Amino acid sequence: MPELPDVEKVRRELLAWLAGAILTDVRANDARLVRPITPASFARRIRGARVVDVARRGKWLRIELDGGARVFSHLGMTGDWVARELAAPDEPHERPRFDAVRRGTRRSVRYVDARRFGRLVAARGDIPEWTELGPDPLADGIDARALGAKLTRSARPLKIALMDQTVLAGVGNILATEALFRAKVDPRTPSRAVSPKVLSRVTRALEAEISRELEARTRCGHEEEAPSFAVYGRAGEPCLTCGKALAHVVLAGRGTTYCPRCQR
DNA sequence: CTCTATGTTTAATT
DNA sequence: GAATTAAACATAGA
Repeated sequence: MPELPDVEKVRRELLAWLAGAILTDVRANDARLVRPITPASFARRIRGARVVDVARRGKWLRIELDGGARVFSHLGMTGDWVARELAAPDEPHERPRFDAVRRGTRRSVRYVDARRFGRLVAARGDIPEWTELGPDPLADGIDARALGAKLTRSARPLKIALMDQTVLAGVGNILATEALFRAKVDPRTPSRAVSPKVLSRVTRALEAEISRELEARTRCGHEEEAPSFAVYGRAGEPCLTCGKALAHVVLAGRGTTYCPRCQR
């Protein structure tokens, strides 16, 4: 579920559900998710506070509370936030949840995560995972010159460099795969071999792909629309541009699909 | 049963 | 040391 467009959609939902609300109860019954502190300690730090804002940087969410506390949320591979009616007091709370009340309206906002690769962090300042992120392509735009400077420092494949969260925050396997197809650039190209011309194509492709995916998730409000991809998940199938079978390689442990004819 | 999966951190290797 | 890659994490679905 989570790359920049997915996380941005979750941010907007959380904002709508929680802005101005008071966290009347917090349950975080998942030691793995809140490690290294305990669920009880996590709940103690934020229970009773009022939600002021929900921010996003890359794939990280930051729920800001009055009094200075902050909750950071990373969705890992399968994490998501969902809204439910407030549970009955005796309902088992197998999943982390924030029970919130605002102007008499009660809501329970819950974190679900099948694989539990995600994390919840309660802190008072910003955490290193947040401050060490590179520029966010949606919030900050992509500065082609700054990006180029970072790319020249490494020989690793371009796709892997784009997924480095200190290079650009929020670009994951799908965005990188789709953007490189859109830019007609081989994902294996050594990062430092990228010319200014190619760099500008990649920059525009990333921006276009981010807005396309964000739009697909925002359209029709609540209606879940599975975004379709030109190459991701289509290995062996014909390229939509030239018809040649799409190739699949593994780069730094991540599956990578590309068109051997169009992307050079 | 085997393989793969939208991510990150840590260990191992070059 | 620095750069890069593999392994590990836990679960669902094809």
